[in-house]
Amino acid sequence: MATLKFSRQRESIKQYLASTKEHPTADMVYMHVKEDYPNISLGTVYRNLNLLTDIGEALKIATPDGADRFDGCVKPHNHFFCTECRRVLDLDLDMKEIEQINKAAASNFDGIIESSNTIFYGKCGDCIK
Amino acid sequence: MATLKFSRQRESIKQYLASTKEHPTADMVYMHVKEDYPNISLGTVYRNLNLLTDIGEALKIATPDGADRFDGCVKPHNHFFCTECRRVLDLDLDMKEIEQINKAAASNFDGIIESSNTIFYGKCGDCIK
DNA sequence: TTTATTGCAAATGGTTTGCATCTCT
DNA sequence: AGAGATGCAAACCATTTGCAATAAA
Repeated sequence: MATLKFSRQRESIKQYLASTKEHPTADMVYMHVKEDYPNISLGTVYRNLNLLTDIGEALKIATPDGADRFDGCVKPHNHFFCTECRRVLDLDLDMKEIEQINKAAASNFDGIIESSNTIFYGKCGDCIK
Repeated sequence: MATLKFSRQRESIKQYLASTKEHPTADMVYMHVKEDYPNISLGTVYRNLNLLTDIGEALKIATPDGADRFDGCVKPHNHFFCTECRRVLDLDLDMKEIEQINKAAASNFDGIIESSNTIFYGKCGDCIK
């Protein structure tokens, strides 16, 4: 199997993901990394985002808006999607709360809910007015 | 504004959505309705699914698989996505449990979580082996 | 030198849209 | 007749992929 080789582009992508909490789309990552590597292509960004996701160094988040969002923080946590401003926000709960939620959700359900990655929907503080 | 007008195709789509619990994709709806209306087009299916979603007679569910899933059951409930078999399942909780989950999720979060539509991830009973 | 990674462009898959025609009301 | 709905095809957008060139080991 592929032995990972260093790449400046991938490094830049990782660094950007680690520096932001805005859960950017692949295109946003592309735009940003382009500032340092003007020749980088969207394909490379996608390839690296998928690679990072596969090896567990990034999270891919599906939203109703079509474009996936990426998260460089892989510590277990859940997400919130604001149906008004379309932002993805982190829900910062401790493991006890996460487990409590999962237990309640799985009552009379035959299956295993992952420790995190749950996506809640609603309106964020900024959008409630 | 548009005054809704009857259409056999839309009726057939609604009926199919009401009859299934498998959260079909637009294409699956298309294939099915095609049996009764061989001339129906994918565009018409999409237009109607979006219309039904807009007027609150159907639910659109985003998944990591790209294609959206649709649900004819609009009573408040949450969903579960099996990361192995890729199915969307219903989580049948009563309002008390749903509210309890939302309350726990919203602790130290500034915003309002919708009563339902939360998507959990994990492995379903069939896939745990 | 070997193999992973890149840039580019073409291809894919899901969904939307313009338009002429048809169908409800 | 008038407004909405349809079928078809073209357009769109996000993402993937093939390939020759490049860079890391």
